[in-house]
Amino acid sequence: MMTAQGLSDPALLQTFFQRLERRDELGPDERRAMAELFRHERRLEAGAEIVGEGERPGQSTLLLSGITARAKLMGDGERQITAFNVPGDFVDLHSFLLKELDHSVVAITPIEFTQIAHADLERVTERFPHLSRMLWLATLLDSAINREWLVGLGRRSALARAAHIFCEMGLRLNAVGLGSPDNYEFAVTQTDLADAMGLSAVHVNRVIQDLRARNLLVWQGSRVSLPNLDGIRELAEFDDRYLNLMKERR
Amino acid sequence: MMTAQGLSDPALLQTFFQRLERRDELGPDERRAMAELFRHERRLEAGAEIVGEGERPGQSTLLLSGITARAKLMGDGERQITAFNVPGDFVDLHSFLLKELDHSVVAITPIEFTQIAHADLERVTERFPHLSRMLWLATLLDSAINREWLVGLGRRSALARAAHIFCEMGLRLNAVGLGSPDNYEFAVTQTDLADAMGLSAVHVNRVIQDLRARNLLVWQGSRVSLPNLDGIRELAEFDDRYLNLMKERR
DNA sequence: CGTAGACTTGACGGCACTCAAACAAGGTGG
DNA sequence: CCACCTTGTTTGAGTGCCGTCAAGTCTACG
Repeated sequence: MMTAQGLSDPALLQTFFQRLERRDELGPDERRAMAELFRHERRLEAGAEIVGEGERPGQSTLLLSGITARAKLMGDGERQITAFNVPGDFVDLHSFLLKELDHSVVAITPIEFTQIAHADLERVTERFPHLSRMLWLATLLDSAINREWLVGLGRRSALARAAHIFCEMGLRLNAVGLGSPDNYEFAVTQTDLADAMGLSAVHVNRVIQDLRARNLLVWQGSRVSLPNLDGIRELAEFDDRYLNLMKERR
Repeated sequence: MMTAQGLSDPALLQTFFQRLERRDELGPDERRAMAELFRHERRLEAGAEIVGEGERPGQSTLLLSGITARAKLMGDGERQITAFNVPGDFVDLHSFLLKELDHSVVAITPIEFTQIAHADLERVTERFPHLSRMLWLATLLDSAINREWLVGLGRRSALARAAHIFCEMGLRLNAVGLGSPDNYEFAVTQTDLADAMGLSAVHVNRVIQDLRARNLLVWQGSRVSLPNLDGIRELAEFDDRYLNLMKERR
């Protein structure tokens, strides 16, 4: 009986299952097998490091609430964020097979998370081939986003790049039942955004103001809203197909 | 008996198995199961498109020789290359679970390749959990490289970015038995490189000349050699850990 | 020998950077 | 309850990396 070690409330996994089932149905046995393996939820304040670069975690971390980021540090102290994670995302599922993490994962906001041992994940892959493919899929969804960010960094102007991120986060949060595509919680600082967009904080600030002036963005406190969704998507050349929001047999 | 449909020579899969076994041992049964499923090899000339954006391929393509690239096109015709593939790489293994491709794959040089049906891959994942994890791993290796490119585009100067790519390709080719880290075949044009690095072709040319002037790069015809490997690595802040070249139990 | 594609060079312009300072807001302690 | 500090945002001035445009050169190949 896992009452003491497991999650206090299975409903905490809702975003996780929603993320997967948005792409393909899970069987009740698959859901149960997964749910049993998660440990008790834990919390961390904003700025805390969940896993450090070079570590070899023995478990993977599922984000339950808040926002985290994958970050790499340069020699001169500059930082590049390679991904934002939202609730329902595994922040380091790849460490299950990669073993050593090549980047750190930090809490951008206060977060809640739960973990699952790699040994347990291995057992899942031995017994549940379809569930195993769905976990694989979860990492593939991440890399599709990575590719899109690469395009943004390589070929989009700062303005379009910013617009693109706001479009993306709306859809990703909405896909796990948090907010709507044009209105959502996003408690990151402009400095965090700068590290994600490969820009200076100063320039991000100017770009944000430009988006505001064009009536494409309202962003006060931690609430983002996009008053003209078509407009901002056009500016960003945003095409949501890379997010793979269709249900398919996988 | 698969003689007619299968590969003419199993030795063609050497780079593929070498890529995987560099990271973990495969069993003879796993090797055999995989090898049987590949179709007869085919060729394509430089510039040809292997899979197009938006397609839903029913098979995945394994590169046997040559170089390919994953490319996304922007509205104005600009191109961003998000990855180079070398022999032994699956160029679109992710389409097995993602179903629809969000980018195209093009031959940069003349290539040979072979394919495996998604239905066969699914059977592999049902019967061979460890092999299945190794295929998953193959896609994770790709995304680790993606993350490193993101860092390059976001935070590295054009010079360091170029240096980094030359370091990376040497190690990747060497890892599948082609060339050495400081001397290898790399038949891409400066325009291709520009699309990969998010720069203009003109500026790439200037950066290449800069590397030459510093005695860090010799690149004539299709042969790259790096006369001062330590020097170019230092300039690039190159750390090979992201390539996951260690053998581990996975 | 002519042509196409790749590479190279120069002039000029702009997007985004750095440096520096001011402003806003929330939290803390005296 | 207010002074003070910290963190985040905003603004301005000056700079530089890299882009564009436009030629010109080199090489492979038919």
